[in-house]
Amino acid sequence: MNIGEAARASGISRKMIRYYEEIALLEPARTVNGYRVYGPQDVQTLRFIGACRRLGFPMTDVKALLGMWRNRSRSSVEVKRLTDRHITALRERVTELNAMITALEALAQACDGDDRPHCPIITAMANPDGSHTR
Amino acid sequence: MNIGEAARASGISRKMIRYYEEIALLEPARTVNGYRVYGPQDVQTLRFIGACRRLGFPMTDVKALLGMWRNRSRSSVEVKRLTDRHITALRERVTELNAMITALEALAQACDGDDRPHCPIITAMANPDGSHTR
DNA sequence: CATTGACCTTCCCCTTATGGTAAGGTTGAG
DNA sequence: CTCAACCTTACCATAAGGGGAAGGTCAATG
Repeated sequence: MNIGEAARASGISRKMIRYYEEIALLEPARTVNGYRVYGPQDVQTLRFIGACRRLGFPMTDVKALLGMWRNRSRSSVEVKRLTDRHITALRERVTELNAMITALEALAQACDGDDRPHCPIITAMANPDGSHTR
Repeated sequence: MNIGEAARASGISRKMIRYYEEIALLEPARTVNGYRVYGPQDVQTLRFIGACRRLGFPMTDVKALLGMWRNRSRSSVEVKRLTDRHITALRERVTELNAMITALEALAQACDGDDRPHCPIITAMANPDGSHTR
C-alpha cells in the first residue's frame, strides 16, 4: 500500500503520515525506489493516532499511548493516569475559556451596538485594571 | 521610558513589546542610539493589548480593536460585532473540548486502573469507529 | 579614565501540528 | 513515447510567544 492509499484508508493526510514517521510513531517499509509501503498494521496505527488526536491528546501523549498499546504487559493504571491528567488539562482550559466568555458576554451586553462611538467594551480594554471612571 | 521600564509598567514582556511593534501595533520613538522610547500613550496601548489577549482575542482582532479604539468616530456596533464573533468562536471551542471531556470521562470511568493490561481506553483508540468486537 | 553591570539592539532558533509548494523521480496506461 | 498520477525530499508558513548569542551603550564606581 502506497502512502496515498494508506491516507485514504486511515483518514490521515499524506503530510501528517510522513510527520508521524518523522517523530518516530511508525516506520513503514520502503520499496527499492524509496516509496513508503504500509501494511494493515500501519493503517491500524494511523487510525489509533487519529483517535487520540480527536480526543485532544498532544503528540507526546499519543506516543506514550502507542507504547502502552503495543506493550502487552502494560498496566491499565498507566493508561488511566495519563488520561486523567489529560482530562484535568482539558477542564482547566474550559474553565479559562468560560471565564473569558462570561467577561465578554457582560461587556457585549452592556454595549448598545449602535452607530455611536460610546462602547463599554473598548472602555474596558483601555482600563484593564477595572479602574472605572465614575 | 526604555523598553524594560515599559515592560514593567505594562506587564508585557520586552520580547512581546518588540513583537507587537513588528506587527505594527505601535511604533515607539527612537533615541539617536536606536533605543526605543515609550511614552504614557504607548504604555496605554500595551495595556490595551494585554487586556485583549487576556480575553482571548487573536492578534488580528486586537489590531482591529486598537484601530477602533483610536478611531473617535467608530460605531459601537463594529466593536460589538467583532466581540460577538469572538464569543461564538470561544463557545465552539468549549463545545469541542467538552465533547472530548465527556468521551474521555466515559472511557476513564470504564477503566479499572489496576496492574492488568485490559483497558477500555486503549481498546477505544484501537477501534476508532466504535466497531466493538463482541 | 577604566571597569563593571545593567541595560539596549538585531538576528536566529525553538515550540505544535498542520498545510502548501517546488523540483525531481517512478509507474502504468494508452 | 507520452502523460497523468503517483511518489520523494526539502523548504516555507502559520500564532504567540520564549531563549539566547553577539555586540553596542550608559551610569556609577574604583
